Amino acid sequence: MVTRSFRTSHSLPTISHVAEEAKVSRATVSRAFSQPHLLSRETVELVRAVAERLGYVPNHTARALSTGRAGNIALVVPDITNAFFASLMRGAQAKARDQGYATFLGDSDETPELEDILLTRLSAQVEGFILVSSRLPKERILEHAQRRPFILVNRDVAQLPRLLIDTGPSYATAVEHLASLGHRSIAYVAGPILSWSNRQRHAAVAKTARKLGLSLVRIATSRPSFEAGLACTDELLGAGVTAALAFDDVMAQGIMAGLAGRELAVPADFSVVGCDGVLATTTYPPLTSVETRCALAGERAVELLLEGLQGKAPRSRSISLPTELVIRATTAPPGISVRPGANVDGPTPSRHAPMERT
Amino acid sequence: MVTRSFRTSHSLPTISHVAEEAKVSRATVSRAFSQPHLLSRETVELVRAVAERLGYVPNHTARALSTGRAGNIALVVPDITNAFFASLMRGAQAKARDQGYATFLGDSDETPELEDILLTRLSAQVEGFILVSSRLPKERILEHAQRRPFILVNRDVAQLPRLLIDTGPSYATAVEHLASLGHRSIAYVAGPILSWSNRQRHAAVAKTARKLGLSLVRIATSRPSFEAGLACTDELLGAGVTAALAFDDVMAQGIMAGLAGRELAVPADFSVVGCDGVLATTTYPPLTSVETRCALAGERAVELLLEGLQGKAPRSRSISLPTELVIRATTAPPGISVRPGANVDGPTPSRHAPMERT
DNA sequence: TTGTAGGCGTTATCAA
DNA sequence: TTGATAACGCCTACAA
Repeated sequence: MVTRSFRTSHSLPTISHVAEEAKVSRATVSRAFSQPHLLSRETVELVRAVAERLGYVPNHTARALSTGRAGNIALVVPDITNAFFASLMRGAQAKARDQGYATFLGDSDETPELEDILLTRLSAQVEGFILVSSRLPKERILEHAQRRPFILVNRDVAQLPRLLIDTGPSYATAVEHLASLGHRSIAYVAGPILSWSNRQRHAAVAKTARKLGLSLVRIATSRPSFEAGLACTDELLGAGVTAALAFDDVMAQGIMAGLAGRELAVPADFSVVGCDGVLATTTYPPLTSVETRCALAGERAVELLLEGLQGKAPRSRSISLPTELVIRATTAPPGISVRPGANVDGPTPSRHAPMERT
Repeated sequence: MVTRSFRTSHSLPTISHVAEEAKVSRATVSRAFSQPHLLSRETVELVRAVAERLGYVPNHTARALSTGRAGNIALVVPDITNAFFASLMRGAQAKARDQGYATFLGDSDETPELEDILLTRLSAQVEGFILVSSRLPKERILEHAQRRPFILVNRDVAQLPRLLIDTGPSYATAVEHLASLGHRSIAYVAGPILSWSNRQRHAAVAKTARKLGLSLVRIATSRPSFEAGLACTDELLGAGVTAALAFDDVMAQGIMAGLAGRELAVPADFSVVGCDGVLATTTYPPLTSVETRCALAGERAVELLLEGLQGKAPRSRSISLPTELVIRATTAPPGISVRPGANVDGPTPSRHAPMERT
């Protein structure tokens, strides 16, 4: 036998085979599956029996081409491995499946270029897009949105329906929380510059810090990753602050690891706040974090998209999802004052300093 | 203006539009994209320029109907939010995209039922499947595999091509490592009972423990999650062991949190070993773990699938991916002996005991 | 209630 | 090198 790849391709039975065998027209076979109420009970049963015997299943691709409805949606995110996006995708995919839709997955690797390729490539097979934390310029998003319905998540383009996870107020609360603990000098460890969420969070922190008379340092990073959080620890300590608000939980975790590696205890020596709530309970000590219910956001986004697809009620163009600061165990009054330049000579993970709580 | 759902004006330009605009036939436009070498350089450039201007992209659904090739694959995993699967998906999706394939995403939520639904639903629009850590019975997998090509990951069904991440030897090494440190009584914290990986790991641990004369306790859990790891801490401590090999990093992290909450230091009081290497560097202290290069596994799986699809060389039916035990900072000689029943009265996360190394 | 005929967007075959 | 034309499998007016 010649090895011919495993495409043991047997041509599947088509609507014509069934029609011939059942001695009805192809239209009747079609109706027996898509509009059975238009047919007599007997005909439906006959056709289905024949189809069953022949092993016929309606061809989804052909149906999609004919009706224009693919029964698919696409979910495009900057990074699947980020727990926030993973949770969101999980919620979205489950909801879509419940509604009979299949979901394409797109990981843009945080780059606008790949995002653009994915959006283009997928547009013909998909009824609509859920575009999460897009790094694309507004104009380009609008161009894509001209081709297919879009729901934006965490990106604020006035012309398009969007779901905005409103972390601003919670970041403001977090700053107030730190201030009330006695912190006077804090840092915001920034996320991607192209991220709407990052701008919102930074703005909220800056405004509140100003209001309360706190000094604020902004620390730039390459990418919202554990490594980036870890890598900015020196800069953080050098800045002479006593607390950091990170762009997200992943970075917060990196910062905590960096601090631990420098024998600094959290929260006794340094306070840390994260965002998303995806990792918050898995760190030790548990992370004080802005909770976002990201899985729910994924579900809501799918609901919005499918409602629009089915031409339901006029949906609101911008939906805001509230968040909440959950205070766990990484924030406390500034303890040992961190002197600029101290303890910044690299990781020494041999010993974990004891940490006190309140 | 009446709000009529946003389906309005979302019709994409077709091959005919481009043909008309470029004053060539539709066949020529088609060739400009699929068989450019059959056309003159000028024609190709002209057509592509016009297409670009009009925003034309070949419709994959129509192409699929005509050629029988959908240009899509599906990736089905038990849990997107598990970092191991997320990394694997990331690698797979990127590779598929590079090869011009789009990827459907399926999350089975660790249940055979949902897995079955996804496989059925997706089969019509997909050229092949990558099924990761399937929880489905062998017979059912084979039925699905009759319709479409399958690549199995971490599931050993003799009739199907499969990619097996070979963690057995590394788990054996891990047990030897613990034994050499002086541990005499260890635990294996198990993963899903339907998981091939779990069986492989448990078998390797059991065999090696027996060989070295170590006493081994197997601890069952509900699901490979942080919470499950956390929840089994009491049982772990009650078992009187001095070290635990967890099914994966996520559970190991849960165990570490549980230990920390009971004022036990890792590795001074208790040693922990994980698996996957996805979280290993993000814990504190860094986790000793069996590294799996999961992103690479995703890429390899896609390569295998696409090779089969294109009828290339007869691929080997079973490919084994080696792993490696990476010793970091969570394993040390058994320090304070853990007395059964001690320190098991719930979390008291107020203080993190200092930990020693070596 | 059922059949006829045309179309969905592409590719493949055969000519030119 | 390019152009007609016929599939691909299904859906859906329109007719009967």
